[in-house]
Amino acid sequence: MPADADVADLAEVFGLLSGLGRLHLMLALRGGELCVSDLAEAAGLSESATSHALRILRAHRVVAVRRSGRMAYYALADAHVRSLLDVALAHVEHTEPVHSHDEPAHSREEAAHG
Amino acid sequence: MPADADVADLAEVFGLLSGLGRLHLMLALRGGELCVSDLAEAAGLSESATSHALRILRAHRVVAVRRSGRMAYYALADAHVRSLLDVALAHVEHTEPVHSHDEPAHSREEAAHG
DNA sequence: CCAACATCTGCACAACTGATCATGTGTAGA
DNA sequence: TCTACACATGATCAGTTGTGCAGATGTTGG
Repeated sequence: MPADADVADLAEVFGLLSGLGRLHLMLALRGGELCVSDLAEAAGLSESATSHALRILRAHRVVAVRRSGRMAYYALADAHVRSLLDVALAHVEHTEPVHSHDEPAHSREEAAHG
Repeated sequence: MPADADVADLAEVFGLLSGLGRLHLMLALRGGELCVSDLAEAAGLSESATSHALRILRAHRVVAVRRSGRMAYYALADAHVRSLLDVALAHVEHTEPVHSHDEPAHSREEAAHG
């Protein structure tokens, strides 16, 4: 069992990636750096939402920003996050999705054992 | 850019792991299967909270349950989740944590350029 | 200086989340 | 059957989250 602080940190990273908007943003950044409006378009978000999301991601240092004039180019900050995304993504692509977020009724196959 | 459904699925998996309680539960399960009350103790949760959390985890098939009498033994369902946990955990342990979830004031060093 | 542009920020609100309390379901033992 | 036990579930309520709107900041060009 890892240190408690690490667990908390880990939970926060997962939390960042659990937002559909933020996740889309991060995924888009796998291809290289992008400016805010391109990011917004790629993620299907408004520029406002994008900027808000980027603020969070920035605060947690999972993205890095490069300024050039009035543009802001964002990129994945860590190889960490990238591999995390890649590993996770590889898995969901090989996994039968569970779009029913609830169990049918019983998971007891024995229900009809007779 | 992966399929939209995969992204949504991915976000949900991350969401599962973003709860401190659920994450503790999952982490505890890395060592092997445990019953609900042991799990509750390991994660520092009430049994009710544990059961609720387990319900969610079960619904997403990230844990598997084995019944024996009135006991329920839980274990990680997929090698997927295990490696995801391991990868992520390895990273946070090698990463300088960012416990200040907000930026100081400005990230613009030029602010005082004269 | 002034206008246009790209991005950032604060506020208010609806939607979601997680924990607790009380209760229900199923099993073990007398 | 009845009690004790281990776990599951539903309702509820407070705290958190994400989004749009409006306004602010800093940059480019004339």
